[in-house]
Amino acid sequence: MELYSTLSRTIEPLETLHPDRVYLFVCGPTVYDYSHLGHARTYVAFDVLTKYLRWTGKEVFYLQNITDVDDKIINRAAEEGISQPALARKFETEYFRDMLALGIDAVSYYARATTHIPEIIDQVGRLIARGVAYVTETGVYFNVDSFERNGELSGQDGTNRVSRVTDATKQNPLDFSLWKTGEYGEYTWDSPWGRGRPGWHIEDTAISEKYFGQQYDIHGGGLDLIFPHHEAEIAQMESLEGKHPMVRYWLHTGFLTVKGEKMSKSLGNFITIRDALKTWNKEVLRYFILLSHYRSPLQATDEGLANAAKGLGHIRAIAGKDKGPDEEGRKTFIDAMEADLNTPMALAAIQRLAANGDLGALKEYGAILGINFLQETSAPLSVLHEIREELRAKKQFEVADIIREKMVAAGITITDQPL
RNA sequence: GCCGGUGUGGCAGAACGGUAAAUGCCUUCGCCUGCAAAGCGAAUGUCUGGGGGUUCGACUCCACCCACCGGCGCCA
Repeated sequence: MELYSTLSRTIEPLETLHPDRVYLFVCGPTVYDYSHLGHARTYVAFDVLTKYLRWTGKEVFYLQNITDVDDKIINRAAEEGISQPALARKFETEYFRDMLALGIDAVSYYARATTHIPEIIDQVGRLIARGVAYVTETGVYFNVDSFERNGELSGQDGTNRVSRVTDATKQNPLDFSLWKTGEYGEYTWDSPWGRGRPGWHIEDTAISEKYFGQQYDIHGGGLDLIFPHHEAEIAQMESLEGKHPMVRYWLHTGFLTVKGEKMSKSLGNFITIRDALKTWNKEVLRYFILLSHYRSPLQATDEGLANAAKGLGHIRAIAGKDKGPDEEGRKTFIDAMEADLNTPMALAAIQRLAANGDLGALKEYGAILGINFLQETSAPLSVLHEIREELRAKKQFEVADIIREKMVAAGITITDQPL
């Protein structure tokens, strides 16, 4: 398989550190609010990547962190008058619920920041011992000047920037926080540098080091994390013992946009996953997301979702009886997936497989994409269909048409047989 | 300002430098149908943001320009 890595800005063949095993880390959510379709886009992409790799026989350890200690959580908990842990647990649960509702179930292990405080403190301590981090009255900071490869991921070397996070005790305004001393409510811990809480970037490297070691295969996340978050992760991890590269494949998903703008909480143009699921089922949402390449921007519109729903319905409608394997169609699908997870092309192959009646492939590949391409029938619906057919046979069209109207309104596809 | 990304038919969105630029939706016509829908068949439609370069040949490579989007130290 080939993947585009932000680090090299090229498509490279996937060569893992251990043959047949893939260590994948994806930045998880900050659990202070409901997740929206932008998050869905990213997590569907990595869900499919993982399922595909597993389908090819790889053993994938997919690790995802849960950021449950953060300014937003502190502020939101204060606003709502509940404890930080209570808020974090609530939205963590909601996150899992949304993910499962979207059929995202490939993650091997979720790791909370707050349950890895010892690992975080240990890593910060080692960075200080290394001489790349220093202690001030306000906390512990990473000295970006100590890291010669600073900026290699984002192409930004820092010379033209000014940090928005001002702290008089920092040696360089661009130095970032590893530990913030102070009292932050429930989420405050003792450390060799005083009571406080972790900085943002350190949880990921502490967690990934614990489960993967200092080097692993793939790190994923949204495009917006490249700088500064992933840049900081590289600096932290590679400064521990100088192992380079921390990860070879940096995968970043493109933004879901609304009227050309990034969907985000701050712009207020977001649609939560659960709201979207009120109108569209999970398979339509997945189909819609996979209809574009994971690195491309994707426009979220009702029209686009409606098209996806129709397209998926079309596949299901034409996939009639099994006509055996369509080798060419299968090859097209696999080639597409191999080529940097080209799901739009893979779905074109699915169209073809459906048209050619390769139901085996539809079922198998549908499991990878998390979409059932075969027509679903349930007992109640079958009964309803039978009743309608009987009415039509007796030429009682008025009643039959009322049933049809109601079914269509409920989003149920009906297919009449000629009388 | 610096860095990064995107720009393909009405819409969404693909294309190892090489036959007619996938696929789906939409539109039109025909078949089918109790009437529709679905399905089937057919048709219209882009010469790929712009003007250059490299090449026998470029959506695809190079430089530049334009437009839009994003990041710039706690956004997936």
